[in-house]
This record gives sequence, structure tokens and C-alpha cells, in this order.
Amino acid sequence: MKVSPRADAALDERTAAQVAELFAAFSDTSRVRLIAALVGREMNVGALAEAAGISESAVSHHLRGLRQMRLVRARKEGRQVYYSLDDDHVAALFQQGLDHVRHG
Amino acid sequence: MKVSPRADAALDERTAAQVAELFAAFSDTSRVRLIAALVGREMNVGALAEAAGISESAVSHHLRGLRQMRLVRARKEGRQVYYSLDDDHVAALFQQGLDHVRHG
DNA sequence: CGTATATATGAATAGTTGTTCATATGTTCA
DNA sequence: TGAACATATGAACAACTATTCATATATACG
Repeated sequence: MKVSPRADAALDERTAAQVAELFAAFSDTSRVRLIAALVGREMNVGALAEAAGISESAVSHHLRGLRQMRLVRARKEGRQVYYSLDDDHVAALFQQGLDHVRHG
Repeated sequence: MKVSPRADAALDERTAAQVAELFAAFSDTSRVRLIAALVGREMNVGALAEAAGISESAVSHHLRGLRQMRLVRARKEGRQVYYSLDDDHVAALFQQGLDHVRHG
């Protein structure tokens, strides 16, 4: 049977760049607070701005990036836009980073 | 019994900054390749430079940062310095990011 | 000792990134 | 329709980061 490729094999430039880009999404204090606020619930831009302590404009800019990376989803309802984490992997990855900081 | 704090509670600025800093360590293509090369083995600076495709000087600069964050360990042997991932959490976090990029 | 080798460091620089401000788009409701 | 509201966008700027180059430290070995 064919074995899966070793996780520690040299990473090609392209894959490494994608991984780096993914982690970069979580590499800013404001974005971390936005993502933390979105774990397990959806929120509109105004509420997110309050939760993260930054302007709604800044939130919008961050959310655009997160949306383009498919880390968050947008749902429009009237004049509000509700954001949520795109899938459980996002929450899990964030949670693991948080755990590392808190314990271990 | 006391329930554990909700993961989605608003994150204080300090914790958010620490989480962001952790993810930032993985947010650069060169560092991702360095860490990938270190999964499951130790390597000296020269070998890491080759594996990541950057100069030894650049490797040294990156490793200093990773050392200060206790993500890698250094072991000196003669005039070589062997680096390894500091603990399994580091490898696990990296692996989860890689998995997200590859599948899901 | 002196030379070669391995790694580290500091300064300089080019490129990137987060935020702000002004403005635009789109929606509701009177 | 028009005013108020929610969100998005673009340009500009300050702050940060990765790399390079030159140089420093440290070890090995003749």
C-alpha cells in the first residue's frame, strides 16, 4: 500500500506560502479578537467592531481578507451583514493557538 | 461544578496579542519551510538554509525569533548548532495548518 | 599560533500591513 | 423621494518585517 507523504518532507514553495498565508490570517491582534468573537455564533459588523475595539471600517477591511480566504462567511439581512466562521476547522485552529498560549 | 471559560468569550487585548504573536511565527513562507523541515528531526543551520532555500544569515535571524518564543530548541555540538521543535504542540499546530491547506 | 568553518548579529533597505479618513453603495422607513 | 443607518471601499501614511551585506564570535584543526 501507498504511504501518505511525510509531514516533515521539504515543503514546496507554493504550499509553504499557502500555509504562511493561512497563519497570517490569525497573526494580528484585531483579527484574533474578531475570530474569537465569532466562535460559536454570528455577529454583525457593528457588534464585531465593539467586541474587537476597533472602527467599523477597520473591521470591514479585515473581514474582506478573511472572506477572500474563506475563513468567514457573510450573510446579509436587511442592512446588516452577519459574519460567522466558515467551518469548524477555523475554530479548531484558532482554539489550538489559544490553548498553546494559555497552557502548554 | 465550575465550567471552563467559553472559548468564544471576548478575548482580552493581552491574550489576543499573544495568540497573534504565536500565529505570526508561522506566517512567513521561509519560517514555514524551516518548521516543516524540523518536524520529527533536528537539523543544523546550514542544512536548514538549504531546506528552506534562504541564506544562513536569514535562517539565523528567523531562528532567533523562534527561539525567543520557545518554539524551537538549540543544541550546540562543536561548531554546529542543531535546532529542533521545542515540543509536540508546535508540530501539531503546524500540522493542522498544513492539513487545512491540503484538504478541508 | 593562524586559518578555515559554522553560526550570530547589527544596520540598512525594500516591501508589506493595519489603520484612518473621506467617500461610496445599499437598505429601511417616514 | 429623502434622510438615516450599516457596511464597504480606496487612497494615504506610519509602523513593522524579511532579507542582505558586512562583520563578529566561537570552535576545530593543522
